[in-house]
Amino acid sequence: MEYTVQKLATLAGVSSRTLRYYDEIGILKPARINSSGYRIYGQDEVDRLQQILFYRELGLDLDSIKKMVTAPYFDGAQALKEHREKLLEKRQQLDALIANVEKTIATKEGRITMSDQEKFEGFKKKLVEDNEHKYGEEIRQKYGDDQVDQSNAKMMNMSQEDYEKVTKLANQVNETLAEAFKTGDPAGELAQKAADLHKQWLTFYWKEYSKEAHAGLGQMYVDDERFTAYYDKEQPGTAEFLRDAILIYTGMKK
Amino acid sequence: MEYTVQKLATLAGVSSRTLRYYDEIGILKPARINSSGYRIYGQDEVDRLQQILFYRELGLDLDSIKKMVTAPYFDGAQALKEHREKLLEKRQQLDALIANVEKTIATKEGRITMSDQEKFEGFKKKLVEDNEHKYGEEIRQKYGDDQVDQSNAKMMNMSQEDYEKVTKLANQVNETLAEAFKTGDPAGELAQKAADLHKQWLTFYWKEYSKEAHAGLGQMYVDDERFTAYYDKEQPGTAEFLRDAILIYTGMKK
DNA sequence: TGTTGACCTTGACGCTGCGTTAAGGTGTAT
DNA sequence: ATACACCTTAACGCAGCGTCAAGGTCAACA
Repeated sequence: MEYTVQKLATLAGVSSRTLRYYDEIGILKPARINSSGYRIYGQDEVDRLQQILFYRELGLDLDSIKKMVTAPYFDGAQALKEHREKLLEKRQQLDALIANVEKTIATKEGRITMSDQEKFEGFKKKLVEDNEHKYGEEIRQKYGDDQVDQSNAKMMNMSQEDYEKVTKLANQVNETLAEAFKTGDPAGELAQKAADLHKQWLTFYWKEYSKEAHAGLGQMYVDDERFTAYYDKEQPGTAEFLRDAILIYTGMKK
Repeated sequence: MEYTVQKLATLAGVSSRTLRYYDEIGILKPARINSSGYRIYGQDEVDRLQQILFYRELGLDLDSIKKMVTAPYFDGAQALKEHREKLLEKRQQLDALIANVEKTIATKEGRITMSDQEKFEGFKKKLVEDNEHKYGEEIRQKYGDDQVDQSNAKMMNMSQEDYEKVTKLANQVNETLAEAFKTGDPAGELAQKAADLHKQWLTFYWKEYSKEAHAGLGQMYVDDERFTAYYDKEQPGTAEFLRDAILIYTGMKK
């Protein structure tokens, strides 16, 4: 029995375009081409197509499928295991996503006090904090602590009350820092107050506080342009000023 | 504070291409364009970008995000709920996929007796059966039974032994049918044997057997070109012949 | 002042797996 | 002869950018 594209497509439950595409990418070529240029498929091609569709249903990409059905000694089981790993990872991400979406819905519906403005002010800070987490890798290596890991978990469990506290604290840091910057003296009263507020803010995210880590973070504000850009937003030089204030506050410099 | 693309990109942790794309699709336009054609972003754009990135992290597509951040009274919670539904559906599919992949890995590793050839002969039949399940909808409506649902579950639980039995049976159906077809007599001994084998084969998939459903399936073999193509593969007219044999076998016609 | 080198611009292709016209040839039944 | 169903290649479109390419701009350094 021989088939034209449409016949085979109908038999297998795919579109004729799909078969042409499979021909194009060389995953399933017709047995022969007749005098009018029509694709003619035979039994072998039917069988091969079943294999292809089977693997496709498992979510494998066509490139992998090609290897599986083409290379005679290809390790299919291995490929499937790798595929499974990818799927499992996907599911993890999906689960995390769903949890986040649900949290956001709850926030949108339940909490009355947070205006959009406030909320996104919070998120903006969260982004910077995320950067800190990302770059916290360095801190972790320097101080051998797991406080960076902890900060994530801690933030996730923050109550609405805590959230407001930390937001307020962050604002105070910024305000005090802006005032202090005008004095130009990182050892001055205002600057030291800013450093203290910064420490308080930090303790919301870090499980344990250490002077070394605090000072390290201050240095990072200067070294990493992401932080620099954030702190220098209003007044260029603020990041450096904050670092100096922290160095003095922690007693690492006087 | 003002930002060029790169600055904002670095601050937010995205690429400059992304910002240009967001400008292009109108989801985030720069505050102004300077005399050299450079994009200049201000504080408002930073804020807006944070919103966009937040929703993006939740897996929303940019079009939805655009609505959320553009339309002031857009029902964001509703959009998120719909999004959640989609995510949950995705997870279901993913779970099913993973189960299938694992089953296949187990088959590939554990079963020694099935050559690739045999295995995929099996899958080929499975595909046809799948079609039957799909089109079984009609049968269900006609005979008000839930046997179609059951067949799926039943097949999933088939043991390796059953699997071999049913494969063998399917071959016998085909062979006997091919022989019977040559006699040209659907009431003849061979044709009736084929119908009986077909019934036995069916009972592997259907929880309960009924003459009406059996005859209905026979008719479908003729009406639906997918089945027709499958049964007419070797000898055109076989589907019709099988239907007639079943009609006689079930006593619906004599 | 000329020249790097790091930025910026628009334009356009590539990726995945096809769906979907479009423009035109073929096969067959009436 | 005509209609109609089928076949062909070629090409764009989809989402969200990554990645050249070709060329203008800007600050710093010799």
